[in-house]
Amino acid sequence: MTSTLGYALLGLLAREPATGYDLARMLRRPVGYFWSAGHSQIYPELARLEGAGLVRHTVVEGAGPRATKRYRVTALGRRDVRAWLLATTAEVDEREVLLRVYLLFVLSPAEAVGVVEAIRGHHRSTLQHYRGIALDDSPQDWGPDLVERATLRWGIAFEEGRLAWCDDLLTTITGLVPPAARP
Amino acid sequence: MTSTLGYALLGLLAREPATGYDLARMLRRPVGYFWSAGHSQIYPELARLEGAGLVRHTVVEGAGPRATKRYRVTALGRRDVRAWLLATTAEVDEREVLLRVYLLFVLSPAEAVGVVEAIRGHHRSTLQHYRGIALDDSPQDWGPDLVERATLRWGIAFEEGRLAWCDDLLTTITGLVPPAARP
DNA sequence: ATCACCATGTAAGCTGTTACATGATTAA
DNA sequence: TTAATCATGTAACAGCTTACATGGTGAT
Repeated sequence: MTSTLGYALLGLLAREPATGYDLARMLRRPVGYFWSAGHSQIYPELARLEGAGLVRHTVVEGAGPRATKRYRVTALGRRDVRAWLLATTAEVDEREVLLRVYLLFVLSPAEAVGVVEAIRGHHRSTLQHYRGIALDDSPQDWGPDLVERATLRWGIAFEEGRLAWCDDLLTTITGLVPPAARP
Repeated sequence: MTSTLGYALLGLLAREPATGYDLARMLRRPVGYFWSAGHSQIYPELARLEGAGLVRHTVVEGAGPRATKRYRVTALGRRDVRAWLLATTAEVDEREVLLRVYLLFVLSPAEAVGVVEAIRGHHRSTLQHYRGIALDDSPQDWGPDLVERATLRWGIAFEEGRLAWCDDLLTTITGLVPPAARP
Protein backbone atom coordinates (compact mmCIF):
# COMPACT_ATOMS: atom_id res chain seq x y z
CA MET A 1 0.00 0.00 0.00
CA THR A 2 3.04 2.26 0.13
CA SER A 3 3.47 4.69 -2.76
CA THR A 4 6.75 5.36 -4.55
CA LEU A 5 7.06 8.58 -2.58
CA GLY A 6 6.69 6.54 0.60
CA TYR A 7 9.59 4.31 -0.41
CA ALA A 8 11.63 7.38 -1.29
CA LEU A 9 11.08 8.81 2.20
CA LEU A 10 11.78 5.47 3.86
CA GLY A 11 15.00 5.12 1.88
CA LEU A 12 16.16 8.64 2.64
CA LEU A 13 15.45 8.12 6.33
CA ALA A 14 17.51 4.93 6.13
CA ARG A 15 20.51 7.14 5.35
CA GLU A 16 19.89 9.20 8.47
CA PRO A 17 17.02 10.61 10.53
CA ALA A 18 15.54 13.84 9.17
CA THR A 19 12.69 16.31 9.52
CA GLY A 20 9.98 16.71 6.89
CA TYR A 21 11.67 19.93 5.91
CA ASP A 22 14.98 18.13 5.38
CA LEU A 23 13.27 15.54 3.22
CA ALA A 24 11.56 18.28 1.19
CA ARG A 25 14.98 19.85 0.57
CA MET A 26 16.45 16.53 -0.58
CA LEU A 27 13.46 15.93 -2.84
CA ARG A 28 14.39 19.13 -4.63
CA ARG A 29 18.12 18.51 -4.76
CA PRO A 30 19.73 16.07 -5.32
CA VAL A 31 16.94 13.48 -5.24
CA GLY A 32 14.65 15.87 -7.11
CA TYR A 33 16.76 15.45 -10.23
CA PHE A 34 14.92 12.18 -10.69
CA TRP A 35 12.16 12.06 -8.04
CA SER A 36 10.65 15.27 -6.73
CA ALA A 37 7.92 16.10 -4.26
CA GLY A 38 6.65 19.20 -2.51
CA HIS A 39 6.22 19.57 1.22
CA SER A 40 2.43 19.41 0.85
CA GLN A 41 2.87 15.85 -0.33
CA ILE A 42 5.59 14.92 2.14
CA TYR A 43 3.96 15.85 5.45
CA PRO A 44 0.78 13.83 4.89
CA GLU A 45 2.85 10.89 3.61
CA LEU A 46 5.04 10.94 6.73
CA ALA A 47 1.88 10.85 8.85
CA ARG A 48 0.63 7.90 6.82
CA LEU A 49 3.95 6.05 7.17
CA GLU A 50 3.90 6.65 10.90
CA GLY A 51 0.34 5.31 11.09
CA ALA A 52 1.60 2.15 9.39
CA GLY A 53 4.49 1.86 11.86
CA LEU A 54 7.15 2.39 9.20
CA VAL A 55 8.61 5.55 10.72
CA ARG A 56 8.61 7.17 14.16
CA HIS A 57 9.24 10.76 15.20
CA THR A 58 10.64 12.57 18.18
CA VAL A 59 10.02 16.25 18.83
CA VAL A 60 13.21 18.31 18.83
CA GLU A 61 14.15 21.93 19.43
CA GLY A 62 13.68 24.12 16.41
CA ALA A 63 12.41 27.35 14.94
CA GLY A 64 8.83 27.80 13.88
CA PRO A 65 5.33 27.99 15.26
CA ARG A 66 4.86 24.24 15.26
CA ALA A 67 6.83 21.35 16.77
CA THR A 68 9.89 20.24 14.82
CA LYS A 69 9.67 16.51 14.25
CA ARG A 70 12.69 14.35 13.57
CA TYR A 71 11.72 11.12 11.85
CA ARG A 72 13.59 7.86 11.68
CA VAL A 73 12.76 4.62 9.94
CA THR A 74 11.67 1.59 11.99
CA ALA A 75 12.79 -1.99 11.46
CA LEU A 76 9.44 -2.59 9.75
CA GLY A 77 10.01 0.37 7.44
CA ARG A 78 13.47 -0.87 6.55
CA ARG A 79 12.05 -4.26 5.65
CA ASP A 80 9.44 -2.51 3.50
CA VAL A 81 11.97 -0.60 1.32
CA ARG A 82 14.12 -3.68 1.02
CA ALA A 83 11.17 -5.76 -0.17
CA TRP A 84 10.25 -3.03 -2.68
CA LEU A 85 13.78 -2.92 -4.08
CA LEU A 86 14.01 -6.71 -4.31
CA ALA A 87 10.62 -7.09 -6.00
CA THR A 88 11.66 -6.66 -9.61
CA THR A 89 8.26 -6.81 -11.19
CA ALA A 90 7.07 -4.88 -14.24
CA GLU A 91 8.68 -2.17 -16.30
CA VAL A 92 9.44 0.83 -14.20
CA ASP A 93 9.90 4.33 -15.52
CA GLU A 94 13.12 6.25 -15.89
CA ARG A 95 12.69 8.30 -12.75
CA GLU A 96 11.82 5.32 -10.61
CA VAL A 97 14.84 3.35 -11.81
CA LEU A 98 17.11 6.18 -10.69
CA LEU A 99 15.35 6.32 -7.33
CA ARG A 100 15.78 2.58 -6.88
CA VAL A 101 19.48 2.81 -7.68
CA TYR A 102 19.86 5.75 -5.29
CA LEU A 103 18.39 3.61 -2.52
CA LEU A 104 20.30 0.40 -3.32
CA PHE A 105 22.61 1.00 -0.34
CA VAL A 106 19.94 -0.49 1.94
CA LEU A 107 20.68 -3.83 0.27
CA SER A 108 23.86 -5.89 0.36
CA PRO A 109 26.18 -5.58 -2.68
CA ALA A 110 25.13 -9.08 -3.77
CA GLU A 111 21.45 -8.18 -3.58
CA ALA A 112 22.10 -4.91 -5.42
CA VAL A 113 23.80 -6.81 -8.22
CA GLY A 114 20.61 -8.83 -8.65
CA VAL A 115 18.51 -5.68 -8.90
CA VAL A 116 20.82 -4.03 -11.42
CA GLU A 117 20.91 -7.21 -13.49
CA ALA A 118 17.12 -7.21 -13.56
CA ILE A 119 17.10 -3.57 -14.69
CA ARG A 120 19.67 -4.47 -17.31
CA GLY A 121 17.55 -7.35 -18.56
CA HIS A 122 14.57 -5.10 -18.98
CA HIS A 123 16.55 -2.60 -21.02
CA ARG A 124 18.07 -5.38 -23.09
CA SER A 125 14.63 -6.61 -24.16
CA THR A 126 13.30 -3.10 -24.77
CA LEU A 127 16.29 -2.38 -26.98
CA GLN A 128 15.69 -5.57 -28.92
CA HIS A 129 12.04 -4.60 -29.31
CA TYR A 130 12.97 -1.15 -30.65
CA ARG A 131 15.48 -2.63 -33.06
CA GLY A 132 12.75 -4.90 -34.36
CA ILE A 133 10.62 -1.92 -35.37
CA ALA A 134 11.48 -1.61 -39.03
CA LEU A 135 11.05 1.91 -40.32
CA ASP A 136 12.31 2.25 -43.86
CA ASP A 137 15.47 4.27 -43.58
CA SER A 138 15.56 5.69 -47.11
CA PRO A 139 16.33 9.38 -47.55
CA GLN A 140 13.25 11.12 -46.33
CA ASP A 141 11.54 14.46 -46.90
CA TRP A 142 10.32 16.64 -44.07
CA GLY A 143 7.23 15.14 -42.50
CA PRO A 144 5.78 12.84 -39.82
CA ASP A 145 7.95 9.87 -40.82
CA LEU A 146 11.19 11.77 -40.37
CA VAL A 147 10.40 12.90 -36.83
CA GLU A 148 8.99 9.49 -35.95
CA ARG A 149 12.31 7.91 -36.91
CA ALA A 150 14.07 10.51 -34.77
CA THR A 151 12.11 9.43 -31.70
CA LEU A 152 12.84 5.76 -32.42
CA ARG A 153 16.53 6.57 -32.77
CA TRP A 154 16.36 8.30 -29.41
CA GLY A 155 14.76 5.24 -27.86
CA ILE A 156 17.53 3.02 -29.19
CA ALA A 157 20.27 5.42 -28.07
CA PHE A 158 18.66 5.67 -24.64
CA GLU A 159 18.47 1.94 -24.11
CA GLU A 160 22.03 1.45 -25.34
CA GLY A 161 23.21 4.12 -22.93
CA ARG A 162 21.37 2.53 -20.09
CA LEU A 163 22.81 -0.90 -20.86
CA ALA A 164 26.34 0.49 -20.83
CA TRP A 165 25.59 2.25 -17.55
CA CYS A 166 24.25 -0.95 -16.00
CA ASP A 167 27.39 -2.82 -17.05
CA ASP A 168 29.52 -0.09 -15.55
CA LEU A 169 27.60 -0.18 -12.30
CA LEU A 170 27.78 -3.97 -12.14
CA THR A 171 31.53 -3.85 -12.65
CA THR A 172 31.86 -1.28 -9.89
CA ILE A 173 29.80 -3.26 -7.38
CA THR A 174 31.29 -6.63 -8.30
CA GLY A 175 34.78 -5.17 -8.05
CA LEU A 176 34.25 -4.25 -4.42
CA VAL A 177 36.37 -6.31 -2.12
CA PRO A 178 34.88 -6.76 1.35
CA PRO A 179 37.03 -4.92 3.95
CA ALA A 180 37.89 -8.16 5.77
CA ALA A 181 39.40 -9.66 2.61
CA ARG A 182 41.61 -6.68 1.85
CA PRO A 183 45.38 -6.87 2.46
CA MET B 1 -5.65 26.07 -21.21
CA THR B 2 -4.89 23.01 -23.29
CA SER B 3 -3.15 20.14 -21.51
CA THR B 4 -0.21 18.20 -22.94
CA LEU B 5 -2.62 15.41 -23.82
CA GLY B 6 -4.69 17.95 -25.74
CA TYR B 7 -1.65 18.97 -27.80
CA ALA B 8 -0.83 15.32 -28.40
CA LEU B 9 -4.33 14.73 -29.79
CA LEU B 10 -4.23 17.91 -31.87
CA GLY B 11 -0.86 16.92 -33.30
CA LEU B 12 -1.96 13.39 -34.11
CA LEU B 13 -5.08 14.69 -35.80
CA ALA B 14 -2.84 17.02 -37.83
CA ARG B 15 -1.34 13.88 -39.39
CA GLU B 16 -4.77 12.65 -40.43
CA PRO B 17 -8.36 12.55 -39.14
CA ALA B 18 -9.06 9.77 -36.64
CA THR B 19 -11.60 8.38 -34.20
CA GLY B 20 -11.08 8.45 -30.45
CA TYR B 21 -10.41 4.75 -30.68
CA ASP B 22 -7.69 5.31 -33.29
CA LEU B 23 -6.09 7.91 -31.04
CA ALA B 24 -6.22 5.55 -28.07
CA ARG B 25 -4.43 2.92 -30.17
CA MET B 26 -1.70 5.40 -31.17
CA LEU B 27 -1.30 6.50 -27.56
CA ARG B 28 -0.40 2.93 -26.74
CA ARG B 29 1.88 2.31 -29.72
CA PRO B 30 3.92 4.01 -31.05
CA VAL B 31 3.19 7.31 -29.30
CA GLY B 32 2.70 5.50 -26.01
CA TYR B 33 6.41 4.71 -25.89
CA PHE B 34 6.83 8.27 -24.68
CA TRP B 35 3.32 9.66 -24.08
CA SER B 36 0.50 7.34 -23.15
CA ALA B 37 -3.16 7.82 -22.32
CA GLY B 38 -6.18 5.60 -21.85
CA HIS B 39 -9.48 6.00 -23.65
CA SER B 40 -11.13 7.24 -20.47
CA GLN B 41 -8.87 10.26 -20.68
CA ILE B 42 -9.07 10.71 -24.44
CA TYR B 43 -12.85 10.88 -24.96
CA PRO B 44 -13.46 13.67 -22.44
CA GLU B 45 -10.44 15.56 -23.78
CA LEU B 46 -11.76 15.36 -27.36
CA ALA B 47 -15.08 16.76 -26.11
CA ARG B 48 -13.20 19.58 -24.41
CA LEU B 49 -11.15 20.34 -27.52
CA GLU B 50 -14.32 20.39 -29.59
CA GLY B 51 -15.93 22.79 -27.11
CA ALA B 52 -12.94 25.08 -27.60
CA GLY B 53 -13.28 24.85 -31.38
CA LEU B 54 -9.92 23.11 -31.84
CA VAL B 55 -11.36 19.93 -33.39
CA ARG B 56 -14.59 18.96 -35.16
CA HIS B 57 -16.20 15.58 -35.70
CA THR B 58 -18.40 13.93 -38.29
CA VAL B 59 -20.36 10.77 -37.60
CA VAL B 60 -19.30 7.86 -39.79
CA GLU B 61 -20.39 4.25 -40.27
CA GLY B 62 -18.88 1.86 -37.77
CA ALA B 63 -19.36 -1.00 -35.39
CA GLY B 64 -20.51 -0.47 -31.86
CA PRO B 65 -23.58 0.60 -29.91
CA ARG B 66 -22.71 4.28 -30.15
CA ALA B 67 -22.00 6.63 -33.05
CA THR B 68 -18.50 6.43 -34.51
CA LYS B 69 -17.00 9.92 -34.57
CA ARG B 70 -14.20 10.89 -36.91
CA TYR B 71 -12.35 13.93 -35.62
CA ARG B 72 -10.21 16.38 -37.53
CA VAL B 73 -8.27 19.39 -36.36
CA THR B 74 -9.54 22.88 -37.19
CA ALA B 75 -7.39 25.82 -38.35
CA LEU B 76 -7.61 27.13 -34.79
CA GLY B 77 -6.42 23.81 -33.41
CA ARG B 78 -3.50 23.74 -35.81
CA ARG B 79 -2.49 27.21 -34.68
CA ASP B 80 -2.70 26.03 -31.07
CA VAL B 81 -0.24 23.10 -31.48
CA ARG B 82 2.09 25.27 -33.52
CA ALA B 83 2.13 27.92 -30.82
CA TRP B 84 2.78 25.27 -28.17
CA LEU B 85 5.71 23.83 -30.12
CA LEU B 86 7.19 27.26 -30.77
CA ALA B 87 6.86 28.41 -27.16
CA THR B 88 10.15 27.14 -25.80
CA THR B 89 9.62 28.04 -22.18
CA ALA B 90 10.79 26.12 -19.15
CA GLU B 91 12.44 22.75 -18.78
CA VAL B 92 10.24 20.01 -20.12
CA ASP B 93 10.46 16.39 -19.14
CA GLU B 94 11.86 13.54 -21.16
CA ARG B 95 8.49 12.26 -22.32
CA GLU B 96 7.28 15.67 -23.39
CA VAL B 97 10.45 16.39 -25.38
CA LEU B 98 9.86 13.21 -27.38
CA LEU B 99 6.23 14.17 -27.94
CA ARG B 100 7.28 17.61 -29.15
CA VAL B 101 9.79 16.11 -31.58
CA TYR B 102 7.17 13.64 -32.80
CA LEU B 103 4.87 16.54 -33.63
CA LEU B 104 7.52 18.82 -35.17
CA PHE B 105 6.18 18.02 -38.66
CA VAL B 106 3.43 20.62 -38.14
CA LEU B 107 6.20 23.25 -38.27
CA SER B 108 8.44 24.18 -41.19
CA PRO B 109 11.97 22.67 -41.16
CA ALA B 110 13.37 26.11 -40.26
CA GLU B 111 11.00 26.45 -37.31
CA ALA B 112 11.78 22.87 -36.23
CA VAL B 113 15.49 23.68 -36.22
CA GLY B 114 14.79 26.49 -33.77
CA VAL B 115 12.89 24.17 -31.45
CA VAL B 116 15.59 21.47 -31.53
CA GLU B 117 18.26 24.09 -30.89
CA ALA B 118 16.33 25.25 -27.84
CA ILE B 119 16.07 21.67 -26.59
CA ARG B 120 19.79 21.28 -27.23
CA GLY B 121 20.56 24.44 -25.27
CA HIS B 122 18.62 23.19 -22.31
CA HIS B 123 20.50 19.91 -22.26
CA ARG B 124 23.80 21.70 -22.71
CA SER B 125 23.23 23.75 -19.56
CA THR B 126 21.92 20.79 -17.58
CA LEU B 127 25.03 18.82 -18.52
CA GLN B 128 27.23 21.69 -17.42
CA HIS B 129 25.32 21.85 -14.16
CA TYR B 130 25.81 18.12 -13.53
CA ARG B 131 29.50 18.33 -14.35
CA GLY B 132 29.78 21.12 -11.77
CA ILE B 133 28.56 18.82 -9.02
CA ALA B 134 31.79 17.69 -7.47
CA LEU B 135 31.50 14.31 -5.81
CA ASP B 136 34.86 13.03 -4.68
CA ASP B 137 35.69 10.21 -7.01
CA SER B 138 38.05 8.32 -4.78
CA PRO B 139 37.67 4.53 -4.51
CA GLN B 140 34.54 4.03 -2.53
CA ASP B 141 33.04 1.34 -0.31
CA TRP B 142 29.49 0.11 -0.64
CA GLY B 143 27.08 2.75 0.62
CA PRO B 144 24.92 5.79 -0.18
CA ASP B 145 27.79 7.72 -1.79
CA LEU B 146 28.54 5.01 -4.31
CA VAL B 147 24.97 4.77 -5.59
CA GLU B 148 24.60 8.54 -5.55
CA ARG B 149 27.60 8.83 -7.86
CA ALA B 150 26.02 6.18 -10.08
CA THR B 151 22.90 8.32 -10.52
CA LEU B 152 24.99 11.40 -11.28
CA ARG B 153 26.96 9.45 -13.86
CA TRP B 154 23.67 8.40 -15.42
CA GLY B 155 22.54 12.02 -15.57
CA ILE B 156 25.75 13.03 -17.33
CA ALA B 157 25.55 10.11 -19.78
CA PHE B 158 21.91 10.91 -20.45
CA GLU B 159 22.55 14.57 -21.24
CA GLU B 160 25.54 13.71 -23.41
CA GLY B 161 23.43 11.24 -25.34
CA ARG B 162 20.69 13.76 -25.78
CA LEU B 163 23.13 16.40 -27.03
CA ALA B 164 24.53 14.00 -29.63
CA TRP B 165 20.99 13.11 -30.68
CA CYS B 166 20.05 16.80 -31.05
CA ASP B 167 23.13 17.40 -33.22
CA ASP B 168 22.20 14.41 -35.34
CA LEU B 169 18.65 15.62 -35.76
CA LEU B 170 19.80 19.15 -36.60
CA THR B 171 22.15 17.79 -39.25
CA THR B 172 19.32 15.73 -40.73
CA ILE B 173 16.88 18.63 -40.88
CA THR B 174 19.44 21.18 -42.05
CA GLY B 175 20.61 18.75 -44.72
CA LEU B 176 17.17 18.67 -46.28
CA VAL B 177 17.14 20.36 -49.64
CA PRO B 178 13.78 21.92 -50.52
CA PRO B 179 12.19 20.05 -53.49
CA ALA B 180 12.30 23.13 -55.72
CA ALA B 181 16.08 23.40 -55.29
CA ARG B 182 16.82 19.79 -56.18
CA PRO B 183 18.31 18.93 -59.62
C1' DA C 1 13.01 46.78 7.35
C1' DT C 2 13.26 43.11 4.20
C1' DC C 3 14.68 38.72 2.65
C1' DA C 4 15.98 33.94 3.12
C1' DC C 5 15.61 29.95 5.60
C1' DC C 6 13.58 27.00 9.10
C1' DA C 7 9.28 24.38 9.96
C1' DT C 8 4.59 22.50 9.58
C1' DG C 9 0.18 21.87 8.09
C1' DT C 10 -4.65 22.10 4.92
C1' DA C 11 -7.50 22.68 0.65
C1' DA C 12 -8.56 22.91 -4.16
C1' DG C 13 -7.75 21.43 -8.57
C1' DC C 14 -5.78 18.84 -12.41
C1' DT C 15 -3.97 14.53 -14.42
C1' DG C 16 -3.88 9.88 -14.83
C1' DT C 17 -5.27 4.96 -13.74
C1' DT C 18 -8.56 1.43 -12.96
C1' DA C 19 -13.04 -0.14 -12.97
C1' DC C 20 -17.87 -0.04 -14.53
C1' DA C 21 -21.04 -0.21 -18.53
C1' DT C 22 -22.70 -1.43 -23.37
C1' DG C 23 -22.72 -3.89 -27.71
C1' DA C 24 -21.59 -5.25 -32.80
C1' DT C 25 -18.47 -7.85 -36.10
C1' DT C 26 -15.03 -11.16 -37.40
C1' DA C 27 -11.67 -14.84 -36.86
C1' DA C 28 -10.05 -19.21 -34.48
C1' DT D 1 -18.30 -20.37 -28.37
C1' DT D 2 -14.75 -17.74 -27.05
C1' DA D 3 -11.66 -14.12 -27.84
C1' DA D 4 -10.11 -10.01 -30.17
C1' DT D 5 -11.07 -5.74 -32.28
C1' DC D 6 -13.99 -1.87 -33.00
C1' DA D 7 -16.29 1.92 -30.50
C1' DT D 8 -17.84 5.13 -26.86
C1' DG D 9 -18.77 6.82 -22.54
C1' DT D 10 -18.89 7.57 -16.86
C1' DA D 11 -17.22 7.11 -12.00
C1' DA D 12 -14.03 6.47 -8.35
C1' DC D 13 -9.69 6.99 -6.76
C1' DA D 14 -4.65 8.00 -6.39
C1' DG D 15 -0.90 11.23 -7.14
C1' DC D 16 0.98 15.67 -7.82
C1' DT D 17 0.90 20.85 -8.13
C1' DT D 18 -0.41 25.27 -6.53
C1' DA D 19 -2.25 28.16 -3.25
C1' DC D 20 -3.61 29.28 1.48
C1' DA D 21 -2.05 29.78 6.26
C1' DT D 22 1.26 30.64 10.28
C1' DG D 23 5.33 32.34 12.51
C1' DG D 24 10.30 32.36 14.48
C1' DT D 25 15.51 33.37 13.73
C1' DG D 26 19.43 35.39 11.51
C1' DA D 27 21.77 37.97 7.90
C1' DT D 28 22.08 42.28 4.79
